[in-house]
Amino acid sequence: MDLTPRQKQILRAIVDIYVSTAEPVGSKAIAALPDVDFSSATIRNEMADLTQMGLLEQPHTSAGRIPSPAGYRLYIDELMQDYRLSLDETKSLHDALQLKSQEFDEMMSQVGKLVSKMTDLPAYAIASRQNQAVAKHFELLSAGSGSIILVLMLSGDEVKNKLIKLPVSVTDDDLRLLSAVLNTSMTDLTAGQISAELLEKVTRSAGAAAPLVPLVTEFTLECLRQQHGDFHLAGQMRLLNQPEFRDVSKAREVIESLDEDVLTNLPTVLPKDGPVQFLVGPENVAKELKDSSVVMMRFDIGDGMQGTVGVVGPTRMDYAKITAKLGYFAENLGKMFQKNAGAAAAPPALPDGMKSEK
Amino acid sequence: MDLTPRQKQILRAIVDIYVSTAEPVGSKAIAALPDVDFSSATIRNEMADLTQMGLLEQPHTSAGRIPSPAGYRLYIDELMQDYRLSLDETKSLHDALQLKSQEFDEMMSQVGKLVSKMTDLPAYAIASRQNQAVAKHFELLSAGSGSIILVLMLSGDEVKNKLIKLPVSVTDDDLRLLSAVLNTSMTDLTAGQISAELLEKVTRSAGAAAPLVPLVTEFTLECLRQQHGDFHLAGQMRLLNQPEFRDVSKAREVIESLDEDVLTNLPTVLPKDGPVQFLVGPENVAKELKDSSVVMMRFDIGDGMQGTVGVVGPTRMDYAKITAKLGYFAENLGKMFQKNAGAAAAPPALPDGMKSEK
DNA sequence: CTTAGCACTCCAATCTCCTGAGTGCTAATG
DNA sequence: CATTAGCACTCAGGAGATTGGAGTGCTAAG
Repeated sequence: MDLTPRQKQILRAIVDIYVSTAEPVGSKAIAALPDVDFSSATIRNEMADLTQMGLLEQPHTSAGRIPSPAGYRLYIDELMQDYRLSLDETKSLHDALQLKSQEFDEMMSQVGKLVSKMTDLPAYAIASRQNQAVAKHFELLSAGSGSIILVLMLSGDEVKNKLIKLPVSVTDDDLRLLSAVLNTSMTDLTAGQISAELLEKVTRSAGAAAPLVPLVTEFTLECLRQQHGDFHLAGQMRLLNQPEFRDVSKAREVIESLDEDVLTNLPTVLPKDGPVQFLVGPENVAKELKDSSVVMMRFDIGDGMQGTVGVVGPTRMDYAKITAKLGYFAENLGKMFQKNAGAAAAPPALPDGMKSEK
Repeated sequence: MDLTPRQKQILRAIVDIYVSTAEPVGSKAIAALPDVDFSSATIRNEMADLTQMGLLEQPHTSAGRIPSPAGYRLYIDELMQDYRLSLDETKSLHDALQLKSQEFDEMMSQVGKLVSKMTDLPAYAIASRQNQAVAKHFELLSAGSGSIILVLMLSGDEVKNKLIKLPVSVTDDDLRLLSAVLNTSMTDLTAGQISAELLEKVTRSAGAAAPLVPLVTEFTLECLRQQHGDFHLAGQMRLLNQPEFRDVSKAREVIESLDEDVLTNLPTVLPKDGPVQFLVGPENVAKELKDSSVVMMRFDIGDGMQGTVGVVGPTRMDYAKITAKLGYFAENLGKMFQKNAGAAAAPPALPDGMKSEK
């Protein structure tokens, strides 16, 4: 079912116009385009064919045509023309990209808000580890009054800490022993490699500090297993700007489905052949999103971390423009994170341990 | 302008009915109530008086009455009857209150979501320090490859950490010196008490580690100044369940105004005479909220921290029920936080080699 | 003071009508 | 034989017009 060049031209025109007007596109509107030199009647014939092929739909007999999901897909894969960001747009993207925070999660959250703002659609951002995390170093600090602080350094310059109230009283020597045991036995192992036997062995070697072991190891395992960083969702209500969601109940359905479960489980399904990827309408697994599209983008953060940013909107979205904008982010976000993370030489931008916890 | 008992009864009835139906209340509806034994004509007269006094409003001549903001205020202050939570409600509140996480911010976020879910309205949660924070202890750990980790223990059992890439190479001895200097000079001081002179003195005493000082102190000050924990907002879209926001543009206006700035600045205006407090319609400072009400509740977290949870909705909300539910949270959240914070002491780990549950 | 009764008001729901955009088909054209 | 002009037909959506009913305010009687 290959399309003739003219059919492609028409399909592309219909998507382009529909995306910007949100109104079904009629044959006349296309005939009026500058580079179209065939009549509206011809276009009507072609549109009938395209409808036949399932690439277009007709809301009702006397209305124009709108692209079907298959039409969008074809458009994205073959027809879409690169959108060149204007100078203004590039500038505003550039300016916005000056992330303020140096805290990692905070930065991801800002990225989500940013993308949402720049696309005027809901957006999400999430960081995930590319590799299994391992512990690099354990440190036990006494914090007075029967409690200690466990500082856990992970691969990829992550640092976690936890305040532990002591179940039994232990001496400084006990702590030193435990610390040594942990650092010899538990480092450089992934969560999967830490066996019950190993834990038992550690407990046996820990002497008087043995009661502490489960507290420490449980927290450690929790940290190692945590594959994803916090999930950040921003600008849900921007969906209301879209005419297809003028009906509140539809908007609610979609907005409510935008949670961590749905969105983190989406990406993995995809082939990986570019920084920007698309899920159009029914291609989405979640049925609440069957009339919506997701455009997502991955970028490299360094330190074995990978970021994912996505945008959710009606199937009728400006794929070309969004692709261009996400592409810009894809190129520059990595640098941004590196810069903030490695900037010890430049005073204001301090390096960063990951989370601070209480 | 004291009301007669009958007027009070009528006003209360109007609020109660309007809250549940969202329709203007007519004289007949009130006359039909079981404990009303005067006629609709009488009620009409009284309603005319109440309207005169500014406690009721009339959307148009031939419609029933709805409470004015002043009417709501009077209702809240004097007329509202305690709503007794049903057994089912209590149970579901109780069940929901089993916070999973032991991470502090995570818990606050859960509380926000919880309150939002239980009231079917947008909710926010935020923790703030009751007292100025001070540093209790500094610890510098070398993290290999030209970087160190600063572990900062604050008052109230807070612990923060930060990975610092070294701008110059320093020896272990240098670090020990710096650590000692910090622990003698910079502990037990609020952000305000840390003067430029003090910082200079510390730098001078730090020897070879001097270039590190600004990195450390800047982070420290940042931590000390931070008065509020993260701001958590949940369930914005629940606003769309309310009939007054069936019009998307109104909903957008309100939802968009629900940000940290607006909501953290709200509470401070209030008198403090109970755990649950109200801001009705125009009592809100922000003009976007002039047709909305905020109900908020503070609770004690311990460790010198205080939590605030609030709910945002149309002025027509079920103040009595929300008050009851927030009241329940107010009573029990404190305990909840204590329990989780001290969890290390209690359940999973028992002294004798008892294997902890997984 | 209370209430029955009545005239009056006005929203909102329903219906009808009409317009205009858009289609599909046919027949003419190069 | 692809293209196009022309035409009859369809249909969504907006503008009035109509109506029903809920609710009020006032008056006069109990």
